[in-house]
Amino acid sequence: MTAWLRLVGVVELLPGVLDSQLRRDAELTHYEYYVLAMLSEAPKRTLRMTALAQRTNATLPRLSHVVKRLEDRGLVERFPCPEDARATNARLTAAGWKKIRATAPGHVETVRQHVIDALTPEQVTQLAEIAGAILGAVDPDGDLSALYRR
Amino acid sequence: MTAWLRLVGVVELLPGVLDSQLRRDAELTHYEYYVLAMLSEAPKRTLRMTALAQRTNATLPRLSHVVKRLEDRGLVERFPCPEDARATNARLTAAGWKKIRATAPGHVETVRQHVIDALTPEQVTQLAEIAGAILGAVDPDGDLSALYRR
DNA sequence: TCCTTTTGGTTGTAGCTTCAACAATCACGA
DNA sequence: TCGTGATTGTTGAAGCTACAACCAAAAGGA
Repeated sequence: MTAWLRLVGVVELLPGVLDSQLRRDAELTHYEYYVLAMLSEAPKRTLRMTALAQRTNATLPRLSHVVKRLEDRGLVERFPCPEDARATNARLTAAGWKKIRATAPGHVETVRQHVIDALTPEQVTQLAEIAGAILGAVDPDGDLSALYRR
Repeated sequence: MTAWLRLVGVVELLPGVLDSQLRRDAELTHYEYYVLAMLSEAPKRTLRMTALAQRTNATLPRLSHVVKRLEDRGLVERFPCPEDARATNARLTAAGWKKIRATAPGHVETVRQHVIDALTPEQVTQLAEIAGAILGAVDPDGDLSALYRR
């Protein structure tokens, strides 16, 4: 019971803390940051929308709206996938790359401050196991199928 | 890094899972359920808005809107606090009590299924410690002061 | 007493997410 | 070849949250 109530607290509070820092320092929400970060680590800084949605744990409609806004801001660009005419690729622009490079240090520091440094090294290891187990129960196939299983 | 990415995954995915089940079975969001649950455990099933906001890890504007909607649905009622004319009390109605009683078993089952049963007893204990430590770093005074410290 | 600050709460608006509906392409079998 | 169903992605509307502005009452000081 204690564990559950505290986990709920973390789930409610953490997004707000992350969003605040990023909005203040970079005009980004945490999810937008996450999208840019995943793109920046992908080959050619390009990913198909579906793949990007999976890696960011989001639904496709959500991602579609977010990418459109990022595109309007010049941080990302979209173009049709050559192999599959249905698919769309999202690619980080030079401005987007600059943005994530400039933003990452401050964000990492925030995460360290509010999460990692609050835990012992053993607890960090335990957290990885625990969060992994919960993810396995919430999203067994790792493809967000859980979101559509209502 | 692994721990952090997985925690982010949980934070993104868990709310959706909880909301889905509650919306499907009870026409409630998880936060609305939480408000009803906290009231149901309070003396006289009554709490001042500020206290209720703290216990549900929410800002006052958010709570105010939610309580208004719950009041429109007849699950909660508001009345001015006798001791402090500024304050408002929120009280669970009979219908609200019925609602939470009817909804709790299914919700608990969902939580068990997606979280508790996915972990070993030791991990549940570890989770309580870890989540407690993160909460301490995110909201040191336990009064949501962090939310306003931007 | 009077004025200022703090606390408690509400409201309106903007912005993001969810949901349902839709369009287009691909895959597969008759 | 044709049609059916499954993928891929976008869009518009509805709903919830965050933020800022606001009001009223209490607290504290001069």
